[in-house]
Amino acid sequence: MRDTGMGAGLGGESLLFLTDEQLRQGIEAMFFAYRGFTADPDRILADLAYGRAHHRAVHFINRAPGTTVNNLLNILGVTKQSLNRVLRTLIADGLVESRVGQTDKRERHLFLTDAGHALEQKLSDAQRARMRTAFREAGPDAVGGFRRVLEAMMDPEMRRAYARLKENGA
Amino acid sequence: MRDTGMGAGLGGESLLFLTDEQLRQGIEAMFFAYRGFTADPDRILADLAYGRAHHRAVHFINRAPGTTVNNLLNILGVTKQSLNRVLRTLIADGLVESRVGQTDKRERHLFLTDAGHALEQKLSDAQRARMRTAFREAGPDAVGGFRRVLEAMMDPEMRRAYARLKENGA
DNA sequence: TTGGAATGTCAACAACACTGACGTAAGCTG
DNA sequence: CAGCTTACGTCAGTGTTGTTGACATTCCAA
Repeated sequence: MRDTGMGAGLGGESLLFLTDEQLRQGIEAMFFAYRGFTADPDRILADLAYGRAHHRAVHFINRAPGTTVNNLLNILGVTKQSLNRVLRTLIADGLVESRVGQTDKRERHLFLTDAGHALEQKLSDAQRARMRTAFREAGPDAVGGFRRVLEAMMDPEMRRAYARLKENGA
Repeated sequence: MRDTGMGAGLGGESLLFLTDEQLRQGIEAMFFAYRGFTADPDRILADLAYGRAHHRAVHFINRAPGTTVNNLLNILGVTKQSLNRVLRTLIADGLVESRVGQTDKRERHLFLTDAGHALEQKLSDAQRARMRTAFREAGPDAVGGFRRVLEAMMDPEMRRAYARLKENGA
């Protein structure tokens, strides 16, 4: 099982980034960075009796306005019961609006209200500020590499969802 | 609050990576990639009645054998009570050994047993396999950028912890 | 030696994920 | 139209993982 990444007589130098140690460092970098990534929104949410799940819902509803519950379910990768608990509070608090579908009345289309947009702004401002600082510190070339590795790390289904959202926003 | 990243008369081309849209894509990339990052270990852990917290504990005990509970606490960023619950089950199941400190008897030094090492191997094999594929797909230059951006995204304290672990393993 | 600080443990609770079961409304198909 | 499926919501129960509060032990320093 142990694979040092130095297979098949290839020189070690060019494949140094595939050694177990390098891979472990990549794993730890993901762990620590994700903590930083969520730290700022978490602080804001803690004051509002909301959690990370609310943030995710608000983020993707803002990103794809009018999305259906089912679609959101697939993006977030949770059960409908779990999502429903979150949506219920967001709708009750007037941050999200749920409209019955025009063509298919079984569907519910989700939109942010003005208050919802305000929260989304607040959360994403904080998160983008950190991302901006990190991008600026690392430089444009690094950002390209960052994105390529992350894309390669996604499950294929999530890569498609990610690509769809990219087109959406571009 | 809205910052397009096109400040101070600088040309837009070189700072394209700092537009709000680019930052949003970075945020979403982190979200989807982290899901992939944890997916494989999660599947293994589900069969064992363990969770992600157990994985993290086992990972860092393996990485820094003999570490104290307090030290592990700082790395993981959770309360000692939360960590303790996890450690208790790992010790009860014979995966982790807790030795009273020699000089300071208040401290507990943590080590993986053989069974603990076996689980660690199994989990990290899966996670490294995904990381290896992603690294190989993206190429060495991308990996450097990936690491630089992630490091810049960490809280300073975590960046120090990360650097310490790097030296440890190198 | 006494009191405070550090380390770790036990208990109770909250957030958020899960499964399973059920109900309703709407669309689709033979 | 009848019957099956889909989309959504909900109730109930469970598990992991985080939290705070209270407490025991140990070390150290006034």
